[in-house]
Amino acid sequence: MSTPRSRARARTMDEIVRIGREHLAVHGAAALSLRAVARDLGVVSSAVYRYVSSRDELLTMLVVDGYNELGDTVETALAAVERGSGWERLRALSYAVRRWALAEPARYGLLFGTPVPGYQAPAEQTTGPGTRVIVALLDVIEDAYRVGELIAPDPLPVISGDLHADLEAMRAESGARSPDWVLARALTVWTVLFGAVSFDVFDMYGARTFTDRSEVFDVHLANMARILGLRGAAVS
Amino acid sequence: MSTPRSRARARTMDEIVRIGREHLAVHGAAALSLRAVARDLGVVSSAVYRYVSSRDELLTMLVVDGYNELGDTVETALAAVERGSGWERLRALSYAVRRWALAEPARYGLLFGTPVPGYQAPAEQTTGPGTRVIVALLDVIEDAYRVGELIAPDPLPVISGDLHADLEAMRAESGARSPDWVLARALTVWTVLFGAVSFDVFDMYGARTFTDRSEVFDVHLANMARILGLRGAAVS
DNA sequence: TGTACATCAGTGAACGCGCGTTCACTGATGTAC
DNA sequence: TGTACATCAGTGAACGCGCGTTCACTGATGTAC
Repeated sequence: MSTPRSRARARTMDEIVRIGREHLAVHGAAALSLRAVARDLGVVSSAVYRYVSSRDELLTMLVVDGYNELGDTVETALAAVERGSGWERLRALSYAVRRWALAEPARYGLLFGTPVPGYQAPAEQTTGPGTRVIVALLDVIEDAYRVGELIAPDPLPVISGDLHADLEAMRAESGARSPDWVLARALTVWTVLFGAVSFDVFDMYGARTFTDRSEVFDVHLANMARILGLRGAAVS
Repeated sequence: MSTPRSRARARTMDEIVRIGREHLAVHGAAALSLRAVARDLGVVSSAVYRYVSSRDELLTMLVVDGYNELGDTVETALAAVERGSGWERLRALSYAVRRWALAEPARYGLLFGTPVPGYQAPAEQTTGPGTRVIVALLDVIEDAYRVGELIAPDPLPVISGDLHADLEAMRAESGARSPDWVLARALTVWTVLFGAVSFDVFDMYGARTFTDRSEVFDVHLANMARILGLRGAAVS
């Protein structure tokens, strides 16, 4: 039931997350402080404890918030190329991740950078939202495999014991159906995607090595397609 | 000239770096504090200022120290397979990076993770040591190209304006000689290497998704070879 | 519809903590004559 | 070789800062009869 009080509470909750996001963006995750959030909220520091039970809980909220925003962004981008080729969908997904990360470097860092010292994200709350991108990526790759866009290696590589079992478990959990060689390639594509975005966001190329970093990203994209053996992609 | 005093000074300097390394490993870069280092050194906090002019200077020393240790590790590993094939050398280099990173996760994070808030590494001191790994990697790939181990794409991909100029500049600085398509592939290989290591060190696969992560790394390695078009590598 | 009580948001003071950095100082080590 | 002075390592107190969290409280809002 919605009373004025409960509506005010919901609004304040949102405010806290919004302010938290801003502080993250400006000062980084390690410097996120409840006192600073309280200041910006225009309230005494202890009042925040009516809404959030500790600094770690706020961090968790921000982690979930970040994963979900990234997940939404990626899913929206994919919806816009729903009937596109595997290459087009891979491209749309990858650029969506990159765009979000460059627009929100600190939040990207919270999700995919060095762990925040002394903070461990609680798996129950973050696992779901945290896997949305990889689930979407797997989906794109599986579809490409299903419609015959992936050129199989000859001979088929043998994936041995432990890893084979792990991939089997992944299939059981995610509903994936493609053979080991496809999933193995997907693993590396996933790594290239987040590796490339991290290089860009964390400025790991020297500051002035590349004039136009989206050209570099295009190179990575073309190479992702080569890893997959994806037909109809740019040459590289 | 070496007096007892100057020798004591050098020893204390080393101690400070050693203690700094330890604190980095245990508490992370953001939590590195001169007071804590002083405590472990068995000295009052202000005394550290005889050796180090600020917290940032200590961070810089640790960054340089880290790059150099990683560089040494990689070069030693490469020296052991000096006459090996491109594949063997790529493998040796990659595993050397991974081994060091897993043994020194916090130092790896300092070098390749989220930037430390409020700290900017001074380019003059860190650029040299910071490029040793990529220089070594380029060296391996260039040699492979030179001896004909790389299968060229057909048709050769066109690398346009800005990026072509950037690669030209890279060649001028590093003495590299291979064509654009080789350097473009090297870029992605570099990304896979550090992406894969970061995934592993920062625990970005779910905690229990993979039983044996070195098998996952082998998959990435095989795919690096596929990106390069490297003959004589494992199939993937 | 009005009253009595319960719930809850926000206050303000306090706790104990650790941090970076400065400063005037003591006493030991090094150097020039 | 011995003395006088300069250099330097380390001390201890202090500065001002921000942090997370607790607690007893006031006063407004919500609810049950």
